[in-house]
Amino acid sequence: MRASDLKNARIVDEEQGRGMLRIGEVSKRSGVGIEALRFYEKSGLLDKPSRTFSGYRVYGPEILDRLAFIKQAQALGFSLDEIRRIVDDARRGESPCHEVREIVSRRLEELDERMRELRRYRKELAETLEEWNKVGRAPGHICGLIESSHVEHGEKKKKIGGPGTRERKRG
Amino acid sequence: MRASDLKNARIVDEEQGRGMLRIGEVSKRSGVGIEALRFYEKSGLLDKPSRTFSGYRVYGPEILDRLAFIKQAQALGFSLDEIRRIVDDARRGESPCHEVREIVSRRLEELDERMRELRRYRKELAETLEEWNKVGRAPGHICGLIESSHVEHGEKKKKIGGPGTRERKRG
DNA sequence: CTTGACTCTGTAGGCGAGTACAGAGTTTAT
DNA sequence: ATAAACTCTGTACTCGCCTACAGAGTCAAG
Repeated sequence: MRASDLKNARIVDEEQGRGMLRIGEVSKRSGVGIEALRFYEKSGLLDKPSRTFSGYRVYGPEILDRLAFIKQAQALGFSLDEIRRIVDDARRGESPCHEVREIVSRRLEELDERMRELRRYRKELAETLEEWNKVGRAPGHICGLIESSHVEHGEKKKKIGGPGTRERKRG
Repeated sequence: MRASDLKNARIVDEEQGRGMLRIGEVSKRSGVGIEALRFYEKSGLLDKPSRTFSGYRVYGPEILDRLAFIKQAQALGFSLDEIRRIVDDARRGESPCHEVREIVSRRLEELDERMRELRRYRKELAETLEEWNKVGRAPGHICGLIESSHVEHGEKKKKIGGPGTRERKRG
């Protein structure tokens, strides 16, 4: 983007004015990568910021609150898509909390199911390991340890989000 | 692949002989999709099967055991890559159980950590929801429900596999 | 002989949440 | 004046585990 291309964008060039930040600074202060910031903007999670005459993004300090909100919601297990819906509601003046409540209660149920699964799984794994320690090696032709386990396979499982499900490089 | 291309592949055409199966039949009996079977083969998880003169894959009945093994291992939380390493060991005549044991104990530790996280998370989520039910709506400018939560954000988290982490279409 | 079911190869797509360039223009410091 | 650091756009790539498709060849039944 060149200065001459800017026709309808709100143009601001008062970086020195009232705590206006460029993208690198926002990234440093928020801990969200530059590319991620642009990605968030593209996916409608962040408002389009104003620009300098030369096309650089310029953010007001409130962006940091918004990003903190996003990270908080992520930490609570919301997907970016869900967060976008919430933010959209808020932009339209509707309280998003109805939506939030639904998502949260749904996630609670999923979470309980997931934890039940994990407990079963952990038990199975530990028992199998212990059994194998006692018996020596079981007579299976690849690995008795696995072959003798009784975990059911072949069920349809649902993916359930939550903290720790994602991998984050920055933070 | 055409019949004329077959030079070094073991060629067998006795489908009627001793329970030889073509890929569709294997898929039906094992519950593993055809495309997945070819994918497994390409990634070295399955031996290259013999072929008919016209190039069709022909499997012996032991493929079903192998696939059951793979599904079992998946259900125990092993990645295809880990399973491949195990199967490779077995092919080289080494007992893979050492490797398996290592993977399993590592996964147990990860699992415990993951469950601790989930418990914290669940507690936080439930408390936040309940609090919000009592208070009505908190005075946050997007959603007090999220803003008032105390889940820490911005930590690096590790992805930990396990049953339910994957999504499977066929069973 | 033709229809339909099956199989082959190779390539592309899809999820989620970004990351990593390339190639150009801009700002800041020396 | 020039180099370093920053930013822009757009596109492609990552990871794991497949799924989908195109276009061609094969096989069994009617």
